[in-house]
Amino acid sequence: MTSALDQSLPATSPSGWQVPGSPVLEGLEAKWSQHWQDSGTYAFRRPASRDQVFSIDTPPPTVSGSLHVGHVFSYTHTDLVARYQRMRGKQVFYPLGWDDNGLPTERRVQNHYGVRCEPSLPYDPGFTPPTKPDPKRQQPISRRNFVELCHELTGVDEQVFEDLWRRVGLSVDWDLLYTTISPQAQAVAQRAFLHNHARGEAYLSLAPTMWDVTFQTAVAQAELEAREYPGFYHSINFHRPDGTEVLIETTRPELLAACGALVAHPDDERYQPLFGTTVTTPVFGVEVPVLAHPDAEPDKGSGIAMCCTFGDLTDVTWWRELGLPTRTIIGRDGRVLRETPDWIVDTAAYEQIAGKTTFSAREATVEMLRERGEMIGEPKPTIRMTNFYERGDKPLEIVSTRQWYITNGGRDPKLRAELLARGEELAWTPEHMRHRYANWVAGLNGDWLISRQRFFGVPFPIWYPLDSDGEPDYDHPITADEASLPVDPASQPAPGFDESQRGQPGGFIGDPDVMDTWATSSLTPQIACGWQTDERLWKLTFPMDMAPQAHDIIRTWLFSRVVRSHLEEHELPWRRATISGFVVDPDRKKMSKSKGNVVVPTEILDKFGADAVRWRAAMARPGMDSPFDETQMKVGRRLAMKILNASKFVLDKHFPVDPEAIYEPDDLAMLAALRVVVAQATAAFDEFQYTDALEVAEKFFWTFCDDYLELVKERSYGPEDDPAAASAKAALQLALSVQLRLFAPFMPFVTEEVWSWWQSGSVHQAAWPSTDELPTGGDAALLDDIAAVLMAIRGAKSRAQVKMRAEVAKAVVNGPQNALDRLRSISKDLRAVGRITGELVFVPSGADQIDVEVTLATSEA
RNA sequence: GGGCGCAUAGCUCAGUUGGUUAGAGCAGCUGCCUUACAAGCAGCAGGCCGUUGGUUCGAGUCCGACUGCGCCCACCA
Repeated sequence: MTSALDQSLPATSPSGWQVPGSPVLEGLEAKWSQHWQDSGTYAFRRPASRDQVFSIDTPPPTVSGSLHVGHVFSYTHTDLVARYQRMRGKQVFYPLGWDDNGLPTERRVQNHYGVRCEPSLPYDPGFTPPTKPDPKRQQPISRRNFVELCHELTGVDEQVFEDLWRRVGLSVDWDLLYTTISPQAQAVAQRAFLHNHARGEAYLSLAPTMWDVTFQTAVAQAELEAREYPGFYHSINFHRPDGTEVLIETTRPELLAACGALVAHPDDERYQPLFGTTVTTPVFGVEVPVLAHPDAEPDKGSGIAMCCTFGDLTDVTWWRELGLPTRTIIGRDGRVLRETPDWIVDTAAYEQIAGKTTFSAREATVEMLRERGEMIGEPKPTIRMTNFYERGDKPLEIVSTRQWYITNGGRDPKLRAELLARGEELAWTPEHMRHRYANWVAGLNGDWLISRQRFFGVPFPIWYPLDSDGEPDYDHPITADEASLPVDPASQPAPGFDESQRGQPGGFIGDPDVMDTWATSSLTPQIACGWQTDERLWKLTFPMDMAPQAHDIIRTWLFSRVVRSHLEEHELPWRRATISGFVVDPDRKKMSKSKGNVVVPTEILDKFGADAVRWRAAMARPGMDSPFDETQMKVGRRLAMKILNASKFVLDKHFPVDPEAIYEPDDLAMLAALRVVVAQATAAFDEFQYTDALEVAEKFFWTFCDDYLELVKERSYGPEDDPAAASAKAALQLALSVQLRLFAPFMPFVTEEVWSWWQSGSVHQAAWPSTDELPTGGDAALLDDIAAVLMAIRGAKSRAQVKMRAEVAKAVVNGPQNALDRLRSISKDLRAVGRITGELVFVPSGADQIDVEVTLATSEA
């Protein structure tokens, strides 16, 4: 391992301080992240009471995805607060989890290994994945083999993620690491589900659900994404008994065979005569009623629509409210059912579409319509918005399936009102993000569908008894004993049954589904805080203090945790939600893999270093999107370098001096200004406004370097027994100590490095600076006076294009009397910094600003 | 269509409860090797504060309208 210390010979000062000859940033990350790990710097140590804890519900990253620079920013935002709270003396409960269960992992495994899960296959203990994965011809493997691959790949992915977070310098306690597929997390998810079930909040329902035909699973409202999708309007004729035609328009003619009615608006005079009569569908010859419903829009298409089970959510409404028959023709694989349904009259026509994909079925249906002259004109192209599963690439179908739901207020006004009230009760940073929550909750249109017809996830702790015919009794599910969790109903028999009774009449079957990953991650506070397993920890950490996340998951993760906690604990899971913005590309578009505008974090970390990247992250205020710009990273790196070099100056060749030695007016003035900075930074952090804390510290630091440090440089070089030199040294050391601690949350590596030169212990366990540490009695205004004088002298030299060391023959300082009095008291330092060899006079003027007439010693320019 | 946010220097952003001449960093320009730092330092220049009405002695700031941009939601006949 290389480190800054190894790269140059340390100079040992009279104090024993170890200041390197030429400090560098390279190597600090590896050195200190290892050191922190070895020393348990960020370990949570249980204190006596809740008020000594600051607990954070860190988002568990989806390990099957990739981390981009936006993640680095938002996780840094959390770490800034964590580090601040730790320095304020809190025991920071800062766990991190990996969200490794669920469909995203399965999808990654499928693509990575070129396999797919085929539950009917037997386990192959000697299975090895294909050497050359062919994503188009995925090899079918057993469920157990598939799950093994999921574990294998997430293990690899998680190591990559951990390495990145260590490199960024997150001060998480890695001993608290959890994963959402772990037995512990599964037990929590199953236990919480059983509680919901016992209270009637979790229920099984056979209903139309949004269905992804690629992944062959139901998906929840929160996972939907509306996208533009090209389609065609088709005008087709239905027929009244007397042969007259009724024209409808549809973008989904392939669903003609699933048509159960025509629907028009009750006030639509064109169709009022038809209400209560029947018409016959073209091609399939099915007699369907013409009905009225207020959701029909007279100006859409021909004003009368065919209602199919199911083309869209409006169809579901009509089907439910008009009591229409369920005429399903699309199967779970997205293909038209092979068996001809009993309502079809022209069975030969149905055979033309049976087994086809929706796309092929559409072509076949249109062809038949054409042949029979029932298509009017050509299909007209249109772009419509269609619901997709956010990770899928085919439009969702609506299929009637039996699924588990958890109540979330989507169908219960009372619960909805309670959950809206929770949103009001929660503190939000930034404040306006509470609207997004309220907006989402108010717009829910159904309960939370948590079951997925997938394999890598938490199984439902549920079995169903089989009757004497071997049919499952879904109305009387058998629940697992809480003491037995986690359970797998696929391999463990139901309580009171023997494994031999599985699938037998009078026996049982296990629930085949798994919970969606959000159903588990909605319980991260419960998983992390030891819910019902570690009561002491639970009391110390829950409700948590802070829930950080980016604004895109307010509707999912944030809301779902509120639901679970509200149902289980009747309180919020945390006191405050903090929301980070996105890193967007320079055109302010969201970064996404498909757009190819994603910035890989390791590249910028390599290029600028973690402290610089963190600095840039800290400059993005809560909730604010910020465009990615490499030039900004350079500024952070410059600050890190400056901290290194300024610290070297303060500590090099100097000996430690007690703060009692500080008496010079400019030393006291600088510290008085720093007092204000400390107060401001503290107030800002208390409000979670880390950017403001950084800005005041940074602004002061540059003034400290450019003005104060230059001003006292010469004096500080004085001999050990010179009180004036001692005053400067003590002030420099005190100011450095305070500033290193102000910067520690932002730049953990460089501040720790410098701290190690002259202090014992970690700066990250040091106390956050207090105004009490800084002497009173200084006049901060003097610092501004000094800046004005320096600016005038430097300006004169710059205009004359001479070096800054050029001597000044005469300087006349004009200004208000009180400022002149202050400046007179530090004449010696002023002469030194300005190289004033001749006269330095102070002349009171009426102006309230300081002005200096400068006469340079030589005038060769 | 509903909600939220944003609009200030070429770029990224500050601008407290309304109060002198609107600030910073980056980029640009002019200089300077200065014993912590040339990956540095000093200086200079750069603005109809989106448009438009109002409130006020006074508006970047408060109110209304408009325009543009972004995000979330809704939108499948």
